[in-house]
Amino acid sequence: MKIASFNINGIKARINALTDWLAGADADVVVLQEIKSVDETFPRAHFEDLGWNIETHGQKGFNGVAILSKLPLEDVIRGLPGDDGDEQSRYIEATVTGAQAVRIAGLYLPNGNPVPGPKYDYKLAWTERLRLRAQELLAAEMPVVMLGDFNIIPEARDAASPEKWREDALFLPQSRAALRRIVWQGWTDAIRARDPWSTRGPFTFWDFQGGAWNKDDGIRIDHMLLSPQAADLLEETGVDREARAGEKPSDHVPVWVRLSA
DNA sequence: ATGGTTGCAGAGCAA
Repeated sequence: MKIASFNINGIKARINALTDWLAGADADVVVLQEIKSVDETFPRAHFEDLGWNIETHGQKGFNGVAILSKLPLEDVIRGLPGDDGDEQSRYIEATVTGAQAVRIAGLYLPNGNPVPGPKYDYKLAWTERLRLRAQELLAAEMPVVMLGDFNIIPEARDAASPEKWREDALFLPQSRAALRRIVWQGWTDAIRARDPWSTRGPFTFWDFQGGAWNKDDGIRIDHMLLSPQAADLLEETGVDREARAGEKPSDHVPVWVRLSA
């Protein structure tokens, strides 16, 4: 089972880029972030015609997540549990069953800038809620893949120019500690685990501004965390870097894991 | 150096 995550930064603007990538990726499950669309205007028929089952959790203008799957999507949860008053659409869960059942949690963690301020407070609170949900998912003792745009740079080696991010919500010590608090529950950072000694990247995001892509001034903020039962099944991971050089690209590229499931 | 670019939506915000 190949499971991917792609922050597409607008489904309407990226329908061709996403369709082209899907055609070559051979993925079974794809979580999307920043669809920037309500459920009613998501181009559902376009992807259904290509053989995808679709579950969306949209929002007008901003945010919005979705799951595409070749296999049926079961037991769908929309929204991160723990705050019924949270209006932002950043989280969706579903179960996909191949050779065995895998729980998929697709997420778009808040950016948090500017710091300090209410947006950073929301980021930290949201990450703490994610930690509580992650603990519940681990307790199920099943293969779980929690993946998406975490908007956190784990370490200095995950940025081409870490000094530029020192004061940024994506790299502040509190942000990185909040992510570690989740990872240390027992999750495997799949990209890092398959390339543990890398001193640079791999990067998953290059800003539209300042020619970041041409300078390879990237960061690693799209992550895939595997429960122990999923890590046992890990076969391969990848970062589809070439997508950033395509026609009308997103500022993120797809990341993926292949499990023997 | 307080810029720079993009998407959604149709002005200004979010990233």
